Amino acid sequence: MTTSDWRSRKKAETRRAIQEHALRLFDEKGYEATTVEDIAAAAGVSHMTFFRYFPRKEEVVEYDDYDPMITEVIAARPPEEPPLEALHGAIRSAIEAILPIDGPTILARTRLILRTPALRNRSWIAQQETVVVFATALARRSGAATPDFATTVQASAVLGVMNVVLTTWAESDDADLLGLIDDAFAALQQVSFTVA
Amino acid sequence: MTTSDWRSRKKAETRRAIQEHALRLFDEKGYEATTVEDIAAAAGVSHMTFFRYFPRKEEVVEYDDYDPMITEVIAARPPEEPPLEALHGAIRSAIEAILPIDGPTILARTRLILRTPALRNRSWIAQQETVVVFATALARRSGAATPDFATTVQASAVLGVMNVVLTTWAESDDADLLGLIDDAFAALQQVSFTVA
Amino acid sequence: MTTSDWRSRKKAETRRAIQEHALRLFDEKGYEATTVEDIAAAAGVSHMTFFRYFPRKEEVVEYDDYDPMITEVIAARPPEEPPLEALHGAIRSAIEAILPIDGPTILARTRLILRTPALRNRSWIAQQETVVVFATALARRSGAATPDFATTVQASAVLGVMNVVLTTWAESDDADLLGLIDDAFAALQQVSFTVA
Amino acid sequence: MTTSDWRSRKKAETRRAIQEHALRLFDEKGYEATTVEDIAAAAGVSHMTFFRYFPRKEEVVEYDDYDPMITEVIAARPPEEPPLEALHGAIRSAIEAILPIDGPTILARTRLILRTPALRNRSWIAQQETVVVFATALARRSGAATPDFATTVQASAVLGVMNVVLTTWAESDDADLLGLIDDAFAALQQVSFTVA
DNA sequence: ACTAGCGGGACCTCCCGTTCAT
DNA sequence: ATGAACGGGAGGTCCCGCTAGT
Repeated sequence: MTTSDWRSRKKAETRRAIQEHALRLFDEKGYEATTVEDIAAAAGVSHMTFFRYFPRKEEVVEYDDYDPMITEVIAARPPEEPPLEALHGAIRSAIEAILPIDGPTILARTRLILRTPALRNRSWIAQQETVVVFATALARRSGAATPDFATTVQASAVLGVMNVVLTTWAESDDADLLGLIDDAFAALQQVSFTVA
Repeated sequence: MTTSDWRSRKKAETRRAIQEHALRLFDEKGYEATTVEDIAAAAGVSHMTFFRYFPRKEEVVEYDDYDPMITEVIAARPPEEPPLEALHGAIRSAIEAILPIDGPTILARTRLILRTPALRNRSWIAQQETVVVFATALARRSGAATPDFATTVQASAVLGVMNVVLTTWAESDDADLLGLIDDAFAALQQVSFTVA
Repeated sequence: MTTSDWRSRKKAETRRAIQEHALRLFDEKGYEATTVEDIAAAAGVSHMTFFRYFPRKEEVVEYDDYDPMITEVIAARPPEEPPLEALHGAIRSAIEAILPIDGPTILARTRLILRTPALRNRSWIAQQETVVVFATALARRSGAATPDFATTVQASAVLGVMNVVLTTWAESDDADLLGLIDDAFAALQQVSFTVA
Repeated sequence: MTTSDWRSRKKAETRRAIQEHALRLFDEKGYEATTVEDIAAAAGVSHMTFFRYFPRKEEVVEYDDYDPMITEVIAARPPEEPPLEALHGAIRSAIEAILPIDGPTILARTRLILRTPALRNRSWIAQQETVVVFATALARRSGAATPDFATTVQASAVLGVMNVVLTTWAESDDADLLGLIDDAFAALQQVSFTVA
């Protein structure tokens, strides 16, 4: 039991160390100019260990472990809430919880992704995976095991919204992320009514 | 002048030949498994020539530029329509116009892109560009020169929706694209109200 | 003693489990595409344990040792038979005895070996060893303790013949192995006379 | 025309240089202990060039270009000769022609292969290819386009014989290769008659 | 303008061994 | 005795650019 704990803590630390050094180096020298060997050396491990944790170089940027949390938070929303409100609320609480700790990291990462063509690829994939996560969580809330077309459409729309939110946030110097989220969801709500 | 003509015709042909062989090979063996050398050999040129026409391997997969057309169609929607309806209508008409001619090509290409990680990169870029196009068109409709945050959010949400539509269409065997579009926009409209 | 028994039974089981999973995976994905890690995982052990049982990856593919039996059968042939006839008869009886029981296994394994470059290595070694076995048996039949050059040449030629026989058999769908053997030995006999 | 000549001569030289350095290094430090990088450096090329010429490290040992020659020599044998005699004569002339020039290289190579497990693998493959070459040449001699079962059997038997010849030659200090060939073919001829 | 050949340098994988903990 | 994590180090492949020839 303690073994497990100890081991997984150690692993999480190694993973984190690699990721941190990677992001720092990417920031300093650029993504393409930073080799896996550089990162491994900086993190004090071998390239083998790097690839054990991140099978492809790009994954070191993309990786986070927010999915289970967000799933939980969405599932916890009252079932009578309409999907938009549920997702809004869930994203809001999740970000609120994450921001104080991981805020700078996320900001740096978002900027890096926006700056680096090779990473936007994976970003898209990650986004598609998040669509599934969101849609599944929504489906669960209403008792279904797997998401249907409508649910997936809604989840994808919200991800589209969040895209703009994060991009805007990353490109500005001191925007208020929570405020942007609220504004964005308001804009989405208005899409069927007022003339933009 | 005639020389010039002859030259540029020759060039266009080479370009086309390379591109055709490339797409065929991507389709047969997958994008990553197809080397630049393979393509060049198939097209009967050296890899150098390949690079002359397409500076990077990814660029051989081109994305048809329907943007100007879409812009026009969006701008042509009656100004009192809410944005969602305008985009829905515009996309609908555009697709209706394109489908009979380019349908199979688009289907094939969409499938290839979905299957091929490396291509989704550019797809993402294209998508971000399309967000700007949509947002700008929406802004114009209401007299603004450049899109604001809310407009961009809405455009991005709609692109998210279209993502799901195209994916579903490409993955199914004989789905009705226009029907999917209508369903998807209906689902988006419902996002603020009903429980999924 | 009982402890010892239990231990060795356990060990034999582990060994068997590793070997079975290895062969299954080789068959499914090919030898090179199957990593030691894959096999170990499938057998529910670590790769360390794998290496404890099979010091090198190749050794997991074992070649059943029919050698003593063949030796006996060759020795049992009447001494006045010329070598070719003796080997033919011996191989024939041996195969006849083995086929009903091990036939499918041998067929599967032969196909695997033919399909799998890395395995042909050991196949070759086995073959060289079999040459020695054949040659020694032939030598014994004529009273010599060790084979001479001529005997070795003859044994090797016969093995070359058997190579083609097994290959042809493994590549066909329902060839008659005994018939192929007879045909092959007939062809060898004709080599000095008729024009192919 | 001269271009072609010049280029292919250059290529042949590079290939030869790589192969020579490889064999020398293998001899000095052993096959496994010699890296591709070592060889490339010794030959004054990059590892890329090495792999362009020899897709796998092992192939640098195996490669020779005797096949076309041997094909020709076999085809040139009088058609009324029985296959064994034809192959015997052809191999004899071929070796006679090659020996004074490439003798030491072949000897070194054969010894290396016998000494090095990883190489015996490829050797088997090469042998199977040579079987096809021999069989095809035999078939041509009698007017057939592709070899049949009997022809293949005969070719494979002869290769089995040559195996023993080369092994014996390589393991002895000063054996007479041509004499061994004659003895071996005599032994093969006797296989159906006398008691070994 | 086009080609053949070659190289730099990175990515990623694998084998097999080691170390430390159980 | 067994397992998890890690590393050394090589193999093999690719992209893309450069040079020298035609």
